Amino acid sequence: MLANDENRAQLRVRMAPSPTGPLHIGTARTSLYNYLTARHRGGTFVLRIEDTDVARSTTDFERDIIEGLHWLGITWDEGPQVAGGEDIGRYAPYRQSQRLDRYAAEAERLLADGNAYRCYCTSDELEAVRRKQEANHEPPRYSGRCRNLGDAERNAFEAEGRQGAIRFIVPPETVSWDDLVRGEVEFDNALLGDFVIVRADGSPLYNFTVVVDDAEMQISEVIRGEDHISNTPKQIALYRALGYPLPRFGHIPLILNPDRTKMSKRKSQTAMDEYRRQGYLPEALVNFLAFLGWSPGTEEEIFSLDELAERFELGKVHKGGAIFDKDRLDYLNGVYIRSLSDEQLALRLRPFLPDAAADQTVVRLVPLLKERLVRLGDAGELVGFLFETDATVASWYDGEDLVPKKREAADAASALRIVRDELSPLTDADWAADLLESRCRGIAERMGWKPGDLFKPMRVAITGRSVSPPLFGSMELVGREHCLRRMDDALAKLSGVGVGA
RNA sequence: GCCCCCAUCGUCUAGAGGCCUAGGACGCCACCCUUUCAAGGUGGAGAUCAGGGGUUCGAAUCCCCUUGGGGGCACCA
Repeated sequence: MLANDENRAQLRVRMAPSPTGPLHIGTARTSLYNYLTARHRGGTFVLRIEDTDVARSTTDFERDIIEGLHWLGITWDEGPQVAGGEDIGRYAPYRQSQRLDRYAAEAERLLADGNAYRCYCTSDELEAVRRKQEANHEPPRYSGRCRNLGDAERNAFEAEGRQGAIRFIVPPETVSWDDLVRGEVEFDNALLGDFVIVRADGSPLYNFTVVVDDAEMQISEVIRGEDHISNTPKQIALYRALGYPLPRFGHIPLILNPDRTKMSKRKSQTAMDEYRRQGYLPEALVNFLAFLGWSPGTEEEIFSLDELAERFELGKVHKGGAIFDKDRLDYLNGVYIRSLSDEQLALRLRPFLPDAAADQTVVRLVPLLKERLVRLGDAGELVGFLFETDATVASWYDGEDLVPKKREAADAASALRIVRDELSPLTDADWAADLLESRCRGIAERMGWKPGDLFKPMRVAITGRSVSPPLFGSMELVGREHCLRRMDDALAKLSGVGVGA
């Protein structure tokens, strides 16, 4: 008794994703809130895989979910640590597909205690009743037709080959709970029909399995999405019938599409892995997700996972939903990218760059794009010119782009020629940003051009575009030989257009 | 249709009766810096706190109603 009370005093939270799809942004956020709550209060965080829907659950999805959570830096104290792997924790197994015997036993107990019964209605019959109820403006609920079946009728159905699902008898009473984020919530269970807890084929259903597992795993606070509010009264009734102590419930607001509907794959990018592949940093995602529905109450806004764990309080979570604002995520991602050291950034950039980028080059690249990277995945686009072959490069130029505003093509050509000729005697060793810049500024001055006007044709010649990383740093990385050749190509292009040279 | 929940700038939010002529951030617009683009700096537009009633000396903050929005109503989770 004492031991049990001590257990209950211990905070235990859990995340129970079902592997019927890749890790969803919303699942990640709910996981994060559970994780932060556990860490903040020194509790235990449990991961349980709800794979009772055999038809839709796969280990690939389980892997995506587990790896995605790990990638975010979220860890759990109990549960499978690896997809398909061993469980850690004293309430193992943590996959519902491996806990079927427990549900069967509890269902039997409910049946024996008269809290549940077998129902032989077909889905067509059920559907017909539901339609009628809707037409009569009544709440759609099971009629209770099979609740008081006599032995004869039951035998007749079974003889017919009908299997019979198990329905839980919902006591017609008002239930209420003190929600961790919303306060007092009330619901009249008389509005509910007896719901199915075990399918005719013997497989248990969600509302039943969560209760059995949360109770056995001693979960003290159930923190989940707002879309579960209407499941709570059903589950409370089940807790009572089963004689389990009630946990506390906390329903966090939903993450929304821009049109304020529940965030969906159809309208938003919901797969966590997509964000990883685009080059969002887990730190940025975590920071961003934490603030979707919560704030520390100050004006600080950059927080690491550990700092969040220090500050996070479920009681400060909002009740209203929050739109997933991509612009803000992008901003935060930039902040985190810029906060990385050059070495760290180079490391993270590696998988996003073409193979041609040797590790050496990546490190030298970083200073050029650090300030202009929104996502790591944008790096290739930004510095692609470094890895192009000169043959492709030639196709970049169209005479127009090479010419600065208010200048003639002939001017651009002669300017480029001067630059080319003055730079070509430099050795490879001299080919460094500082020297190149001072030389070119000197040329501009002698020509009476604004530096920017001279740099424009050079930029296009070297990088193939009028927007690029800093010119001289880029030239240094491209190297003397290729720079000279690209300027020659540009020159040819300019004359090819037939305007001077 | 039935039930439940929610409601501060376009967005994320601060705000727990007087500190609010409502603060910050993103986005947006200017200007500065500047070799382009970014980044950075400065400034600006942007919310009669959904509307209406109360309670109170005093309400964004408490209560009620209305409106609007969302979620749930499965032998899915």
